[in-house]
Amino acid sequence: MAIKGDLTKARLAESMLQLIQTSGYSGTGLNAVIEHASAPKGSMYFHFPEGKEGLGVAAVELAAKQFEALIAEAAVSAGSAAGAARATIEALADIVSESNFRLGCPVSVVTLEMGAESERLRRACAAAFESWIAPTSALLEANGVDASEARSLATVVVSMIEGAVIVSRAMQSTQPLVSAADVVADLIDQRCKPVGGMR
Amino acid sequence: MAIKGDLTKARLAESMLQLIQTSGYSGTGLNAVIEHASAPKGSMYFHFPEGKEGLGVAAVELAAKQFEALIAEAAVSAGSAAGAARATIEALADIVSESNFRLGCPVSVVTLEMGAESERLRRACAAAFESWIAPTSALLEANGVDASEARSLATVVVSMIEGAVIVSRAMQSTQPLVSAADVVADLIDQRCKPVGGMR
DNA sequence: GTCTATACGACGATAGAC
DNA sequence: GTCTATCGTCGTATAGAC
Repeated sequence: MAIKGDLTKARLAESMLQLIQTSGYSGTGLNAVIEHASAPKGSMYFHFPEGKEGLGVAAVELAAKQFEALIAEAAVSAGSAAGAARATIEALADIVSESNFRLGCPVSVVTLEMGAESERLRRACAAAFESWIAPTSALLEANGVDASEARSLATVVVSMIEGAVIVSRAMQSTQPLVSAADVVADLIDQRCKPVGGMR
Repeated sequence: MAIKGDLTKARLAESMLQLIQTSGYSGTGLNAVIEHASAPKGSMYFHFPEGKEGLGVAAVELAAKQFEALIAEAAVSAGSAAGAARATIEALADIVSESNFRLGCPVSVVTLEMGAESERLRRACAAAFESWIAPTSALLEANGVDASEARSLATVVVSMIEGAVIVSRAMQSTQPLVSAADVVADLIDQRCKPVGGMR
């Protein structure tokens, strides 16, 4: 019967993730999480004996995996590094606007709220950003960008996406994300040497 | 005796601003604010009868003014639009690293935490971003960038700075901010036509 | 305008039956 | 593993003296 327990655990992490996106970490109460996940409080403390912090780490790790998958998908289906970046940002813009600008990046908000108070959560956020920067950097390298420049450019791309999501939310407009997509695509095209037929 | 009262009010907003930067909006309790400001709770509700939300709006407006001043200062002292952007980001990198990566942007975190729950706070954040985008755009226009391109580029620059602050905090490194400064300077130089001797 | 005392709810966490 | 009842604390907000 480990299966049922694991499902409950996954549902709790998923609920925490969703609630963090709209209300932040401190603003998300465990009562709201267990209600959203339809799980009793006892189960929560069974699966996450370290309490809210453990649940927060699980939510950040889940968010990391989900966005990593979005990046990997775009990298495969797009014809170029610039196209992959554009596709990723456009997918994000759709998510944000379809939520009526109520969803933001859970990793950003946890970094800002808890980075100074919980070393565990800060590390989880750093790992999440790293898990997006690394594949982006690898994709750039595969397109002929030098290793150190690829790393730096990948960091910039991830930073820009995070920032554009926030400004888009505040303004309730996808314009900041659309502009970011244009600039990122330009930036990548400029630095990619034509390699292996990709451009 | 309006003077003394105004000072108390300003001190409360300043305390709220500082605490939001390290602990977020929901994570900042009013008890902590009044203690930090050395003001009694009664004074807080006298100066901010709308409670925490009003205090939050005041903190966001204060942050907007402060960073606006930093931008204006850089615009005057730097020799070019690109130089002004670089100076601004470097000043920001100093602030973040000198705080041991404990400070973040109060506007970003309020947007992410409260954007979906309080229309007043969301508007205050949108106005804050606008107050940074507008002068940046104006500076770009003064350097020969078309109006609509200037607006879009200014939005990208502000987004990138916001994102780079977050990633820098998570990673406890100024590298994301330094890379952002380089890219922003490049971006602006590329789009500025030499006008009025500025380059 | 300033300050203290307090109301009342929500929070995270735990105990213990099942 | 699941669930309920409950603890103590802290949150925001208010009342009323000064």
